[in-house]
Amino acid sequence: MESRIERIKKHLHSSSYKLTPQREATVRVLLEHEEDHLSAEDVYLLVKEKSPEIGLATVYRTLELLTELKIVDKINFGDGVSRYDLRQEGAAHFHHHLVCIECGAVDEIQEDLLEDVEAIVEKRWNFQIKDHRLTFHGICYRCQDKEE
Amino acid sequence: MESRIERIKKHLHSSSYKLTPQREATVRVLLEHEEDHLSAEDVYLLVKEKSPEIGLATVYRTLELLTELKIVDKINFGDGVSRYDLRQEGAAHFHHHLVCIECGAVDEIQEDLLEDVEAIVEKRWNFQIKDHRLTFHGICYRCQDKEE
DNA sequence: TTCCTTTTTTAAAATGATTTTCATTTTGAA
DNA sequence: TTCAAAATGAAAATCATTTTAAAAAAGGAA
Ligand SMILES: [Mn+2]
Ligand SMILES: [Mn+2]
Ligand SMILES: [Zn+2]
Ligand SMILES: [Zn+2]
Repeated sequence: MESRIERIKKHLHSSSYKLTPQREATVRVLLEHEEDHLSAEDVYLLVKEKSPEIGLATVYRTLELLTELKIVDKINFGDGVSRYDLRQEGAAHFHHHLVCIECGAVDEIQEDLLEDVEAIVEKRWNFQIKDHRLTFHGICYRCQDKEE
Repeated sequence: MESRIERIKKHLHSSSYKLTPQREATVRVLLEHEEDHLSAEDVYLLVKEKSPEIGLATVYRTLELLTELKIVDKINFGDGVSRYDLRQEGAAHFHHHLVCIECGAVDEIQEDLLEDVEAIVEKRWNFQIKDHRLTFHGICYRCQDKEE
């Protein structure tokens, strides 16, 4: 955890940004909720618990900065808010998501799975892929069990 | 074109909705811009050219209705507005997109390409896939030619 | 240290997309 | 033709996000 913060600090410095107390508090919240898909407001409320003086605009600015540095990925599941997801350290691409249309749960797929598809797209559409967003909408294992 | 409208009309009727003049005007604009990715405001301005009395709220309501009936797909490319994309008639899944990070162009991939990936996801994650969203971010063929 | 410039933060106001409200109009079945 | 339900338009409301402006913090140079 601490070493992860250290590396993020260096990452910021290498782009001449500072790891201010507010930024650190925000990053800690993200690290403590790796599995979640928090909105800016969600992050704000969590950061506020330990650093009550922080402002919402600062959280927005920090999330924007972390997105720019590819420390987090910004994603939109169609519910009107952007959500922020810590990127696995060293991951070349964003991971995938399973959104359940019954219960709203969001599960993650860390495996790449797209290597072949990307090879085809790069070749056939002559498109140089830098990143991707892949989300499946359907019924999660939990909701399937509930079905009659 | 006319037959496509007829089928959409039947589709609405089968869910006991009417194809009002405003809805028809909206659908026509979408049909005339199949390749584009129009925002609600874009649609509104285009509909207004032929039906100046229409209201923006009606366009929003119509797009929501068409989305619910899976006649259009709502998509978000991260620029703060939702965009609406006519679904290919009879298509089981939404098509894919190539977003150029240089010029902003959005190109389409109509081929499925995900059959194998979906088979793996259904089996390994026990997730019953109903639809998907796949977008690649990268450099389009036009911008590659322009490089250095 | 002290001074100075730059960066960052905060709270409040502004913005912009989307939704809701409500009075009015249109629709289609009886 | 009549009438209840559905749909519309204009305006207001809502909500996420961004901008503004003044104050605070950071950190390098003297
Ligand atoms: Mn995730
Ligand atoms: Mn498209
Ligand atoms: Zn579920
Ligand atoms: Zn391009």
